[in-house]
Amino acid sequence: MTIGIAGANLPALRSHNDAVVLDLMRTSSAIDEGGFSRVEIAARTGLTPQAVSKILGRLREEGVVEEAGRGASTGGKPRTLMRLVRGARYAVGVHIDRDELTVLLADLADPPGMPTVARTVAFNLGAHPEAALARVIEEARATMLGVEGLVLGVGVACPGPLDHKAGVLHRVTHHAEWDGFPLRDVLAQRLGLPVVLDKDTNAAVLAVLGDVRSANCAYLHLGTGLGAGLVLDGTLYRGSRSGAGEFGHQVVQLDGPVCACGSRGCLEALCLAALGARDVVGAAHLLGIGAANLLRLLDIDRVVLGGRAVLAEPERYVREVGAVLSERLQDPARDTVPVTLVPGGARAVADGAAELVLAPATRTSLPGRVGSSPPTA
Amino acid sequence: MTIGIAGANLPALRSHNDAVVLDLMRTSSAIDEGGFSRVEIAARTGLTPQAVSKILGRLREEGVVEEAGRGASTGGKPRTLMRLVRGARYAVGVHIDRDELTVLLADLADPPGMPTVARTVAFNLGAHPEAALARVIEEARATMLGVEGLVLGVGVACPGPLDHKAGVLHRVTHHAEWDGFPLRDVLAQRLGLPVVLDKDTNAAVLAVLGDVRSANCAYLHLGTGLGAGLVLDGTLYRGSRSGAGEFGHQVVQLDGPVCACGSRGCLEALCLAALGARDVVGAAHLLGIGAANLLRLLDIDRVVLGGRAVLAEPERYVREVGAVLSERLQDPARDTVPVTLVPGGARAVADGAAELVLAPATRTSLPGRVGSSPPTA
DNA sequence: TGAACTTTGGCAACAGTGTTGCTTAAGTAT
DNA sequence: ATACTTAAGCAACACTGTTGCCAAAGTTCA
Repeated sequence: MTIGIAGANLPALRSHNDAVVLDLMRTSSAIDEGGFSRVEIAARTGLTPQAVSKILGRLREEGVVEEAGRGASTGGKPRTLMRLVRGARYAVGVHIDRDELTVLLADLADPPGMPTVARTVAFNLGAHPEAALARVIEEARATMLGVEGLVLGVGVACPGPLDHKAGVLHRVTHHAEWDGFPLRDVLAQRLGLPVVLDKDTNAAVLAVLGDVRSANCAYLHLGTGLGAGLVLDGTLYRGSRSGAGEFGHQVVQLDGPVCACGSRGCLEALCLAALGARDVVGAAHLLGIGAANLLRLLDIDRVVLGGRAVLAEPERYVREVGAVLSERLQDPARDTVPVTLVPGGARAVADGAAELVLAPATRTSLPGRVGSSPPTA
Repeated sequence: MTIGIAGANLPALRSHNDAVVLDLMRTSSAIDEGGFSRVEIAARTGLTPQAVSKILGRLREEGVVEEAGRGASTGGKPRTLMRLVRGARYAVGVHIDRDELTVLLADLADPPGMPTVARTVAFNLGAHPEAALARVIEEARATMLGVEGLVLGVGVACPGPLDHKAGVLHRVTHHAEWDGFPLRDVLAQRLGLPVVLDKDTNAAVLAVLGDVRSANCAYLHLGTGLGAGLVLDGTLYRGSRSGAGEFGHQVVQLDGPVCACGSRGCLEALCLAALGARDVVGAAHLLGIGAANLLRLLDIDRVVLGGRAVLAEPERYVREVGAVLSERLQDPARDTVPVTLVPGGARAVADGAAELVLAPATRTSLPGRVGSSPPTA
């Protein structure tokens, strides 16, 4: 049993460095057009050029990277450029929503959130688990058609609450059989692939993170509810019981109306009430106040908005939230925190679901902990 | 320039594993009374027993660990126990407050927060920097007397705001010369030792973390102001500009009184108003509501209270905050979040300041967790 | 009492990592 | 042409944790 911080060995060191190089190539833009040179990779990772050569040699043998011509000379021999091979490795992203199912295939060679074929079909999460499950598996299999052997895993994003570590759903719907349903392991077994399960807001913030690298970033989702996905110190933050991100149930009005959660004056309740009165500006203003609270507490450097309510009138929300933040957080030393829309709109969650698989593979994690592996790997 | 996640090499691997073992021995309690066996360390770190032998051999040569007898047999040869050597390495913890200066010497062999000689003297942070600085140096030198060569570094905790990365103070006091003062580098040069600078609340939460290992922990400080120190995923969270922890300026009453920060109805303003009216229960209740907001957002598993106001009536605060949390966060799946007092009381910040030095030394730092499976088919 | 078993932990050989020193390749500058 | 500069690979290397083996030091049981 490994408790606390784990020791590392040579294979771990190698995987880590491989992942560091892959991550750089996938999420950063190269200086030279068309690819990364060994010299550039070395400078940006702290690895020696020779080490980079060896790592790229390994990755080339695996078919993940390839040569991509030469760069301009900087006074001597021009650099040999390398790039990720398209079609070498994939991940499947699945967004299970209450009334929709979106499935897409993401190429490891593409930067996160790259346009791909995404298929959205009607869906009923309230249905019997077995029927819904069959639907998910059918769509996932169809998406993987022809590249089955190259798929690293399947990322699944659902409305919460759920348990990321155990891969189990909690009260997603009123259907009793869904409560405690081991969705991750069941899917892993039936698909024969590693599966990662997470909340939709967490997936969305990963999609954002791929778009713009930011160490501390919050995704605020205003739809049927109000939730958040948090990236802190460059990593998705889930909290002790996968429960982080309950942004909507912060009290902002001590004597406000009683909320279903038991508190009074929850931000979500006030926001939804404003929306019910078609007061978009009011809702956006409230969202801004909640965002200000969050920024004060966590010193975030980027806020991203999404969710059906936001996407219905995106400019208004961005403007109003930005206004509240710059009014309330004026600090000469502190740059204004940019407020943007979630890239890819409604598809962001499925993009991020694929990132649940790709980001650990190119960043860091423990062997076999990337999700639940199917029996006999 | 190393951007993003850094690559690692063999020396990094070694110091990581050394640190993993030191951290375990310093912060965990051993199964066998009196020390840690190689077998136990191996099991808890994931390292092989032979690797642990080599690591302990290195640490023994450096004089940091020593043999400590044998444990009971578990059916065969009894285990040889090892322990940290007292008096081998130290760190100095400095707590600079507005009217007090506390300095102590922490032994690497002691668990964090262990009673040590701590010296508290009157101090005036509002004075001229040079005079204050001389006072700090004088006290630090006196504390290190006789063990100078064994001190790993000096941790300095101040009231915020400040810049941890740059080691620079910001507006700690009205004295203009303090603003932007490079306290860390000046102290490092004059003392000839590495210096780490951080906010007092951050130091306090480190002291807590040493006492009880908790992955996600919040320290709430109610004194002249209201702030928080956050440990998230086992690491001190500072935010993008060392600004995280502004817990007091969350809006909890949209139409509340205007606060100096520009918002209305800040928790801090309401709390201090309650205290001004000698309404301790009211202040504690408000603190509880703020804590509930924080727990909802971050899914923390431990709340620790401190600060002069809390320490004046500790039981009341613990009881009232605990009551609010269990009332508002009742969730059958979620255990009750324990609310406790900061260990060591007023000395906690100085203890934590020493931890600013010791924790990185024993918890370094292969970037992120290591060992992912690279995308091999 | 003694033989068999179990567990610990060191030694030696090993596999595999990134590093270093040097050589070769392929440009630019003079 | 010639000299210089930069890139990238090869070979030897230093050092990591791993593996196989064995001695030491207990317990268990006939």
